[in-house]
Amino acid sequence: MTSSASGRPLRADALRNRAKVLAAAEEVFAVQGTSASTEEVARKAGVGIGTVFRHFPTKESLLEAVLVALLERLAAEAEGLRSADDAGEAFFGFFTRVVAQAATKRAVTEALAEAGVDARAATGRTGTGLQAALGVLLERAQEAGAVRADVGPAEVMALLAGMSYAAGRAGAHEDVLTFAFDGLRPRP
Amino acid sequence: MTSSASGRPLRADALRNRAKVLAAAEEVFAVQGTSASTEEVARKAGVGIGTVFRHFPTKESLLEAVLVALLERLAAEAEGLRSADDAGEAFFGFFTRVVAQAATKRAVTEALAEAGVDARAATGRTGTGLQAALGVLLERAQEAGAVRADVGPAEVMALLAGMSYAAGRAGAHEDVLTFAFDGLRPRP
Amino acid sequence: MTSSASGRPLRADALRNRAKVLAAAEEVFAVQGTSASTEEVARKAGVGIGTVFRHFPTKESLLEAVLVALLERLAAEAEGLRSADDAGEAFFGFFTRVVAQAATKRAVTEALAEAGVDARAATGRTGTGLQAALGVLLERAQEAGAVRADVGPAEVMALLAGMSYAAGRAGAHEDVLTFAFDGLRPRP
Amino acid sequence: MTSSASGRPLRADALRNRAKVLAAAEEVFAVQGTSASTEEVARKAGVGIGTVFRHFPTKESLLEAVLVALLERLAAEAEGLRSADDAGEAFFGFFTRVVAQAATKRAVTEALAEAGVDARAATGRTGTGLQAALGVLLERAQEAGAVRADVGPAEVMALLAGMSYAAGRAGAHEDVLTFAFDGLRPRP
DNA sequence: CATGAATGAGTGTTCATTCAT
DNA sequence: TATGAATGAACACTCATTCAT
Repeated sequence: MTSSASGRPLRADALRNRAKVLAAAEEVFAVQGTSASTEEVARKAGVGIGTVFRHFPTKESLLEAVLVALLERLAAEAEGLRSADDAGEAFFGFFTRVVAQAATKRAVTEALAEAGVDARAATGRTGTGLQAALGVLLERAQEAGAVRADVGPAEVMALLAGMSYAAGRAGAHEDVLTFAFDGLRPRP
Repeated sequence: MTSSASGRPLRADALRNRAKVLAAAEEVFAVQGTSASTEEVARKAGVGIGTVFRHFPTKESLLEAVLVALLERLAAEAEGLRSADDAGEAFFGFFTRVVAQAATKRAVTEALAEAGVDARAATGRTGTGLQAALGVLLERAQEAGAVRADVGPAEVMALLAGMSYAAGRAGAHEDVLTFAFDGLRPRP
Repeated sequence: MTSSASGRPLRADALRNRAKVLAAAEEVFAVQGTSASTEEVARKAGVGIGTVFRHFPTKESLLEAVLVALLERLAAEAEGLRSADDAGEAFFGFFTRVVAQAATKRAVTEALAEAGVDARAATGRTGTGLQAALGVLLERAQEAGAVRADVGPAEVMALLAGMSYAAGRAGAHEDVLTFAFDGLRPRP
Repeated sequence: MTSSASGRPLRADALRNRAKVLAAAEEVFAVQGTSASTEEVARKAGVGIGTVFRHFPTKESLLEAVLVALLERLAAEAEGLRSADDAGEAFFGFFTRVVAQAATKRAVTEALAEAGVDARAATGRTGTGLQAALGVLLERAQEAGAVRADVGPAEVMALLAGMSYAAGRAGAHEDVLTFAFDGLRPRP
């Protein structure tokens, strides 16, 4: 992520530009959807259109980089909860915060969906990072008796993606999450 | 749906063409997403591009017609289950079939999401048709003790949309539905 | 004008339709310019689009028919002044009224321009009707000493078209006509 | 005119292309009328269609640029005559040359008509440039006794537009101008 | 390396014209 | 004969991508 395709490390200013473009893309795509133009991203980033294409040779690669960055941030957050005191609270709290984010950032939902696909495909792609971290939270919550034992990480990812999608559209997320969480808890 | 905007009924051949276009649009948008071109729809329908625009004056109106048609079909199916013997089976079975459909037809998910929004907005739009029919199934399932009492139609719609989305992407639908359904069942 | 291209006289209702279309076209083109659609004309006339094309096989032919009708009306008015008492007043008054009409009806200007071209081309087309009638008014005004002798009908037509155009755009017609008329009067 | 909308000066090659497009547009619109297609302009200019739209974001803006360029050229010519020896000759000669140009370039007439409208609207738009320059020629011609005193610049503009229109259609310009000019001269 | 001008295939949409009903 | 549905070429305009500066 910090070096060009040629393998050579990027110069400091090039790296800075890459970051600026990525940040701009994240915001532009969040607000206008993924159909926003690359030109718009360049404008927001304060660089020329050519610079955008130098760092991300196609629009698709730019899109993917945005999703990857999002997933990495989520994975980092999940990893930070790895040794939280209350394992149930850690799991459900993380789940809730992700869904809340998705309610405003459409890209989050797309990232989750793609992460699920990637993880399934066992390609070792970035999505796996989140799924692995989430898997740890899940396992600890199961050991603590907060989550039923017959749930796997893939199912949690799918549920996360689905709830995030629903949150972005219908807006009924809070209430719905209640039921979804009850479905994950051990039957009394 | 069977008459032009002017109120006059369409000629038999015009009606046939309208249906052909709608069917083609449904398929094209399902496969290629809503960014598929109107030309593609015309080609698939075997009509000229002008014919598509005669029946649906903008691409947006064509898109909406597709969604409306989908929702109407779902609503009709739900209504047909209104007096099924096993109310729980009727409710959960319908839910399952919708999600299964969504796994292959991306448009179904979009229709559900939009239906949720419409219903929320309390407009007399089409989405309400499905939500109302679904509401009946829900109520009967609740009376039969198959679904917990504190769930409303809006929450069910949101859950339906979310699970449909997840089904289309992650593919883990069957297992995930198990948990979601458990969340809807009365706590023992 | 009262028979179809095949030479056979039109049925009464067909004739009525032709007139309706012509009237509608005149109004539509006056308001929206000649780029108005044929469909619009049909709508205004209360007939199907096919009927418009049956009577006027191309849009151009419809346009020309409108111009011809306008010119015929002007020619008729000019002919009515053929034996007016004050020949100068007849000539200048007619000129003034045409320009006033043109200020609101753009088609009048176009008709005059085309009439001028036609007359020049000596094709014996309709434009000549107006030019001939105007020629009579001119001659009588010259005999009465109200217009200088070295002016011909073609020049008057050109001046009429030019002033009509100016009237439609700049709006300064009244004042400008004063000078144009002075230019036509005999030098004292 | 020599810088983009963003205020930054254009690169040399961009400037060259802009000029090529403008020149091509001028010719294409002169020959085929303003309904000529933008593609045609691009083809004539030897650039891609995208280049045309980069410099002139809508067809209307291209059209306006053509008219503005024409008016500026005319205004410059008029200003060059500001201190000519024979003020009457300067005024009438300029008038004559404009009309002669209009006989072949339809766009000239449209430019004049629009200039008249602009000037009337008292906006600081380009049309005023020509009217002002023409006003100087007019005043000097009036002081020299070559033009009657009760004529204003607006009337001259209207007459200029009208005569230009007539010249483009009927072709009788020379003779007609004689009478129009006599109308502007002081009554003996 | 950064820039932004140039490119041109592709899009939604219109409209004169044809022809089956 | 009248109708209006069907047609498809044409249009203005967009945008991802390339490349000379």
